[in-house]
Amino acid sequence: MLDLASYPLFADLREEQRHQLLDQHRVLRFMAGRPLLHEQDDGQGLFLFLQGIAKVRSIDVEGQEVVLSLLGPGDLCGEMAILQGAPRSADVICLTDCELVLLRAAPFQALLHQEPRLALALARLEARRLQNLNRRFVRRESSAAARLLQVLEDLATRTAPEAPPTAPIPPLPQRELAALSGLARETASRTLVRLRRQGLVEQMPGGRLRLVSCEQRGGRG
Amino acid sequence: MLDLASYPLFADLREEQRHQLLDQHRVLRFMAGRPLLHEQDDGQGLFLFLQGIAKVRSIDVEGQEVVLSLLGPGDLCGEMAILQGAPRSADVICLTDCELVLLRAAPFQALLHQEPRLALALARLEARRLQNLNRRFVRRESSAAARLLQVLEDLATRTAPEAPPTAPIPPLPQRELAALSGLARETASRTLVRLRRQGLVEQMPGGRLRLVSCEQRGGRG
DNA sequence: TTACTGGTGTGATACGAGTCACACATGTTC
DNA sequence: GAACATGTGTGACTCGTATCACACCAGTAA
Repeated sequence: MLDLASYPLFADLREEQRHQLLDQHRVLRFMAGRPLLHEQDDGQGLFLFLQGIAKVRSIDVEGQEVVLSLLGPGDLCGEMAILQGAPRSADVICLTDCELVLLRAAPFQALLHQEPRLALALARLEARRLQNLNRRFVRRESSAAARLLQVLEDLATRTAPEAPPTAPIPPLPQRELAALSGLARETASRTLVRLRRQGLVEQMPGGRLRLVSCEQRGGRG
Repeated sequence: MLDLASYPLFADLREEQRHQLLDQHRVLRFMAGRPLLHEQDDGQGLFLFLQGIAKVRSIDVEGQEVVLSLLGPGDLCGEMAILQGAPRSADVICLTDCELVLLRAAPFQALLHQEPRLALALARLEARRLQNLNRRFVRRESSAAARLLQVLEDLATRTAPEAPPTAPIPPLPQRELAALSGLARETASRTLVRLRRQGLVEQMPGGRLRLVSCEQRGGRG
């Protein structure tokens, strides 16, 4: 049985409130490559990730994909539309097969207006995301290698939240890794070759990558 | 007399609650160039901007300044530390002379745990910031011109929140504009010359800049 | 077998921003 | 006046990444 208590966002709530949020919930599965939401969607509903990784992305004026963040187990998605009453502002696309819970917007919204704990937990969640993005911003100007390493680390921790960032990473084509780090596919290829030669990244059976050392990340290495 | 009712964050509260937040508040003034907070500060207190613009910045591994966002009238600052219970994560430095209110952390924190409206308003604030940063991320990869134009627009709207983005911008040295847009000073100079020649930016008396047209921003113009 | 597909490595080249260097204009202080 | 600091424009060059082009290697279908 699904238990929201193990998710930080809902941990402070009373059992009965968590039950209320699960009213008419559905567990959904999406295949890798499938979109969860579309820009300009109406935003009726809230996704909680159980398994898998997805990317949050937007398309810039030149039609280029820009990846804003990654979502993994325990992450929430779709709460922006509920907070702002505005339509979705980005696409979410599964990178691996995903399993998630669709919560209805109505009970969530109702509880948000009654229970300070939920609103506060949500504010904390948004604040943490903001800090993550800030950190990413600080590192953003750095070299292709640093950007790629950061994406790999991010993928590793999203895949296995509690494991060290040297956990193996699900196999993704270079095209995808390039999009995630904002590089050209060819640059990603060249950079990966260099990182492997430097022993910073390891090729595992099945084409999976693994970070070896966590030192000197963020620099112009 | 200071009235919090005109600020969206506090508009939903009851009069008595707003009064509670103002307990022992102080109105402070800072000169341009002065820091409000330092990284690793203890975070006792909350700033509400009345007048002026400030930059939120961090220093990257190479000692370079990275500007994360701008703050202007009506903006809140220091709420991250209160939400997370963590020390401040960035510096805030005044770009122009600033006038702001220092609210005590204790009553704010107390009200946050009682009143869903405040917690919800804060969650909305954080969500909006996240969206702004996302938008900035999308445009970030673009040319020097696009980045500079975006900074100018941001400065204009922070200076006069309700005015159109073609409002005049307070005079800042090129060094500062460059830092805000993440460019080299020389590049900012060259880019400004080009933008003036293209008629996109206007030089006003006193060295103030003004955006002329708002079209084709974000492109590789 | 051939043909086709998708993923990968890698050379040649283009281009944009950073860097270094310097000229020129202000303003201030002595 | 001279000396100096600060802000601005601009040329020459470097360097990193994007882009274009192509080769190579699966796997699969005809």
